[in-house]
Amino acid sequence: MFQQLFKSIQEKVIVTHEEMELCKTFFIPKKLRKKQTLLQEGDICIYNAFIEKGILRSFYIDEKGNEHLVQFAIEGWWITDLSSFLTNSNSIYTIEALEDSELLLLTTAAREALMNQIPMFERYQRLLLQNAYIANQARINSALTETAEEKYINLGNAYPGIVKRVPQHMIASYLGLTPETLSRVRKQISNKS
Amino acid sequence: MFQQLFKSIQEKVIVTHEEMELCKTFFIPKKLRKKQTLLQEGDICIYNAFIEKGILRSFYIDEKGNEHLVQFAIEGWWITDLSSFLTNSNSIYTIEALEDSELLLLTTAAREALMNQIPMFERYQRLLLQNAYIANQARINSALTETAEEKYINLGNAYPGIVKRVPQHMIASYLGLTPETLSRVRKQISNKS
DNA sequence: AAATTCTCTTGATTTAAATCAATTAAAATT
DNA sequence: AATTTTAATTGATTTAAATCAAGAGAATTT
Repeated sequence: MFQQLFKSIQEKVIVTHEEMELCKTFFIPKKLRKKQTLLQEGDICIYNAFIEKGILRSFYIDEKGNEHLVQFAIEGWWITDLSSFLTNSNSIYTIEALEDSELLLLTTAAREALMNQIPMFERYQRLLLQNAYIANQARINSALTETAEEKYINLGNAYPGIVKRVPQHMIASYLGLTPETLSRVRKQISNKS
Repeated sequence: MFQQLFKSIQEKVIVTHEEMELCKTFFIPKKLRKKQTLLQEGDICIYNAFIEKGILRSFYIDEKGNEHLVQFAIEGWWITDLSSFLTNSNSIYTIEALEDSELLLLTTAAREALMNQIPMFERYQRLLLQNAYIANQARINSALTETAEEKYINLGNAYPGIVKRVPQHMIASYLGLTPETLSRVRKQISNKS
């Protein structure tokens, strides 16, 4: 159950065997079936979720009723609504499993306690955030400057696993494109080669 | 010289007077005149800069020669190329002062040492990153889903200080718009009221 | 103060992507 | 297996923003 999490931690910081065992006690294992949700829009996000197995997405519905895909997350990644989680505010996002998934959940309190008891866990969290920050910066640049075709090709290169695993209209939504546009972009690409 | 920095730290974590004094010794004060750069594209970003006074921007030039504004930063904010800073890679960004500015610089080594000697500084850094992550998430949503007019109005509401202080074509670049489009958007808004 | 450079505005035209609409294809449910 | 639902494709049309082009207004520099 904890393989992916331990791997993720050990890639970033050095922790003792005892710390790892202690660490386990803070997490709540949880299985989600496809289409089940971890967080409903309007609720307060009380969990930081690590994905041992499966794939999830977070999304929101705007005033006009359009759905916007905010994040995908697969094995070895974390997912939450950080804003809601940290400030106890009502989330505008829904977090949903796209396949049957196995999660390890960390409540706000458990996360705080873990960071206080194992300083290396705070470092681990900071390093994760640094990487997420860099990835988001790249996504901003992509969203502001690239054409539809460039966005799709670059996403495929950066995260081939996700593009293959997820319905096409969700990829379109993640890139800020309509499903029709993405369909045409894909056709154009395949005609070129 | 350290007023803004101390204010920023004390807003986020609790530190002793001694820790604050120790903290000072890790920073290198630096003044930049308008148009001078802290980082040149192609160089390795060796500083994490805190802004005591002034305003800076980071930007890059794409293959087609177009300039893209990545970030603004004013008093009380940090600026760096995190990717270059953390991985010692060559930066694609240039960081430049838009007004005469006063900075406090932290090298990679000084930052590591500071985090090891004052654990609350690591927490401070993590909290900064959390906020930056949330802000970037909002910027992604804006870039992917909002019209030019919405982008401009929302930026003005979120950061009135920046919109007033900076040339209009830089705001346009930050929002991923051409200067012509922003000019027309502003005209439309003023015609409405 | 004059000259130069930089910044913003306005108009005409083009273009990439969205929208609207219909059909086919695939997946899920009964 | 048949039916229903969901997803993807294709075509016609519209639209928001980009591009091209020129001129006006500010701000720096000499």
